Amino acid sequence: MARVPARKDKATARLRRRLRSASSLRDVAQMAGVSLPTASQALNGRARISAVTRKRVRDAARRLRYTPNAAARRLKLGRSNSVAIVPGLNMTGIFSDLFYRAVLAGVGSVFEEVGVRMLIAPPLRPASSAPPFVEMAQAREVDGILVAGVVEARWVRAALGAGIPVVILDNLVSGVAAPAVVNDNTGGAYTATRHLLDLGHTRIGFIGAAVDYPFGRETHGGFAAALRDAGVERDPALEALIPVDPDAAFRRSGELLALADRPSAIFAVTDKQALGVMRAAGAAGLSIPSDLSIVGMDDIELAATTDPPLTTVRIRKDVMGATAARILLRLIAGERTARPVTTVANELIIRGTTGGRP
Amino acid sequence: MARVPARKDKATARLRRRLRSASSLRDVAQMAGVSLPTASQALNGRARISAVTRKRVRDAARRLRYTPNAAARRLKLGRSNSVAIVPGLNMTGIFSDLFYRAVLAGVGSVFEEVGVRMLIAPPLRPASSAPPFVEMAQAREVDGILVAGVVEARWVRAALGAGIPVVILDNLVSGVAAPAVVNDNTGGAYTATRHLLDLGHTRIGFIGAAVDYPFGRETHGGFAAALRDAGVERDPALEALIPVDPDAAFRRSGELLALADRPSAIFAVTDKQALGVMRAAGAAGLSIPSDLSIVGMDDIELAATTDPPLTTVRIRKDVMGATAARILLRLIAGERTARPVTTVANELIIRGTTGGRP
DNA sequence: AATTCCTGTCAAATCGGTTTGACAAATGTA
DNA sequence: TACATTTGTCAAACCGATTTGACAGGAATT
Repeated sequence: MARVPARKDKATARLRRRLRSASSLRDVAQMAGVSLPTASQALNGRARISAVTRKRVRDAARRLRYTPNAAARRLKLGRSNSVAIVPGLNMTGIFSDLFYRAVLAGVGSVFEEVGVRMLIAPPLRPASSAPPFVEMAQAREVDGILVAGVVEARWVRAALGAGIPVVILDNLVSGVAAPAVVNDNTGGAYTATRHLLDLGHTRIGFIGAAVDYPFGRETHGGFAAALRDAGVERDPALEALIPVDPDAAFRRSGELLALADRPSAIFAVTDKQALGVMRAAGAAGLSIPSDLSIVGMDDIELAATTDPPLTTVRIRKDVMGATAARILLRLIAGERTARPVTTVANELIIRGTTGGRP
Repeated sequence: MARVPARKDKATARLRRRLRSASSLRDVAQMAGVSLPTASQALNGRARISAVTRKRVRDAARRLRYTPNAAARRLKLGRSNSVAIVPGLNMTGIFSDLFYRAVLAGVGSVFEEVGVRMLIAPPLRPASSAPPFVEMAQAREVDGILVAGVVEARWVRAALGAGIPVVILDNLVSGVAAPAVVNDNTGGAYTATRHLLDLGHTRIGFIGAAVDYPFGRETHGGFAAALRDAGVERDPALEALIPVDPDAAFRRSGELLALADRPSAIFAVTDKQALGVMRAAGAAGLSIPSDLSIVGMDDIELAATTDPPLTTVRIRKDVMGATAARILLRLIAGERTARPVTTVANELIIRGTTGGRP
C-alpha cells in the first residue's frame, strides 16, 4: 500500500513528460522490452549486448526520437562538453572586431568539429567581485575557458584553482599557468617596414600606438629593428604614437605629410589608421602609391576594397583562434605540455598602396 | 560487511574530488554539522531554517568556496538556464555584421541581466540532417532558441516539438508557431525616401536589392510608397535592383549619374551600397551633397566617418536583439501570448550627405 | 555427468543537487 | 497538566543518465 502513491506519482510524472514530448532512456528501454542499463549499453556499445537486442533498442530510440538528456549525462560523466568564451577587458563594449573574427571563425570551427559547445560569457568589466567565468569554472559548467584579451591574473588563477584549464588569446598575462596565443606584432611590423625598405624608401613615417601597452611597444620595436637592420637612421619627427583611430591618424599623418622633407612611405600599425592616412594623402593632393606608399596591419575586410586597395600585414586571426582552441582541447584532455606562449606569424598582403620610391 | 567496500569507494571518491578541489553541498553540510537538505535549504532559503543554522551553513559554503554543480542543478530543476543563439543560413560564413551586433549587444545585455547563458550554436548549413540546435532542444540542453536569419521551417518545428520555444530574429518563417522580430524595412525605406522628397528632390535614384526576397521587396515597396504619397512619378530607369555589395552599387550608380537627366539624389538600401554610390559620385566629379544627395540604410560604424558623413536610416539592431531576447524569456517562463511578428522602427540619422535640391 | 567458461541481461550504486513530508522539540493555549 | 500549534531539522524520493558487478543459462571442456 505504501508504494501506491509513489507509483502514481511516477506515472503522472511520466505522463507529464510525455506531454512535453521528451522521451527518456526509460521509455526507450520499456518500448524495447529491456532494462534501463541494457538500453544504455546498447546505445553506447560499452558491453556485450546481442545484435538483436541492440537493434531493438536502436529502433525504439529512433521511433521515440530519443536524445540523451544533456544535464543527466553531464552530471554522471563529470564533463560538460562545453567551453566558455570570454571577451577580455579591452574588448570594446561588445566584442571587438579582431576578437570576433578570431573566435567565431577559428575557434568555432575547431570546437564545432569535435562537438564542443561554446558559451559566450558576459564581457569582463573592471570589478572587485569575480567575473562570471570564474563561477562557471567552479560550477563545472564548462570544461575549459578561452579568454580573449586583457584579464586580471587573479581571476585566471581562481578558474585554474577550480581545476578548469584556461587559454588566453591575444594577450599575455604573467604569473599564471595559462598558455597564451598571440600575434607576432614585432615580426609583423618588421615585415611591413622591410617591405617599404625593399621598395627603396628610406624616409618612412610611423603611425603607431601608445607604447605603454604591449601592442604599441612591439610594433614600434619591429619598426625600429627593420630600420636598424637596413642601416637606416630613425627620425623621431616621423614617428607618431597615437590612439588607434582613423581620425587621429588622419590628423597626425597630415602633419607628417606637411613636413618639408615629408616621408615617401608610411607604416600604420592598424588598417583603421591606414585608412586615415589614405584620407590625409588625398587631402594633401598626393596620389597613392606614386607619391606616397602606405602599409597597414590587420587586413580588415575593407582593406581589399579601398581605392587603391590597401597593402597590409594580415593578422591571421583564424589561425590564432584555431590554435588557442586546439591547445584548450589538449588541456581538457589532460595533457600538461602546452607551451606557455604560442606566437602566430603574419602574412604580407601586397595590394595597391605600395610602390617604388618616387 | 557488505557496505564496507561501498563506504571505502565513497571515501576515495570524496578524496579524489577534494584533490580536484571542487566542494559539493555534502562537504558544506558536513562542515556546518547539518544534513544535506538542511544545507540546501539554508542556502536557497526555501524552508524554515533558524538564523544560526543558516549562518553556519553560509559560512561553511564561503569557506569551501562552494558553488552548486551546474549539471546537477539543471538535472533536478529541469531547466538549463541557457539559450542557444543560432546563426541562420544567410549568415555569411561566420556571423554577418548585422547579426553580430544585434545578438551580442541587445540580446546579450538582456540575457546577462537575468543570468541566462548563451550558447553559440554552429551556423546553419543547408543539410538534410537536423542542425545542432534541434538536438540541443531534444537534449534539453537549452531552455530556448534564438535563430537569427533564414532557417528551414521543419527544423523550427522539430525544436518546438521538443517543447523548446523558438524566436526568430531578422526573418519571417511562415507556418511555424515561433514569434519573429524584424526590422521595419518598408518604413525605413519610406522614411529615407521621404527625407529626400522633403528636401525638394524629385528625381531620386534607387539602389535596391533583388526583390525575390523580403528585404528587397520591402525596401522597394517603401520607396515606391513614398513617391506615390508625394505624387511623384516613378522612373524605372532610375531603379536598380542589384546584389548588395559596394562594387555593384559603384558601377550601377555610375550609370545612373551618367544619364542625361541624372538623379539629384540616390537612396541606397544598405550603407555598403551607399559607400559605392559615394565613390561613384566622386568618380563623376560630383560633390556631395551639393550635386548629389545620398541616403543609406543600416548605420554601419563607418557611416559616421565617411567624408562627408553618411545620412542614413539606422536599423536599431540592439533593440531588435533585446526585443527578441525578452520575448524568448517570456516564452520560457510559460507565457503563450507573444505576437507573431514584432516590427522594430528605424531612426533617420541626418548627417552630411543630404541637402536641398541643387 | 560434473565443471568451467562465456554471453547476455539486469539490479544497484552513483553523479550532486532539490523538494516533500514526517517527526521531534519548543512554544502557546485551555 | 493536557492538548494544539508552531518551529527547525532531516530521511527519502527524484531528476536521467552511466557503470560495476552479480547472476542466470548455454556452450565447451574434462
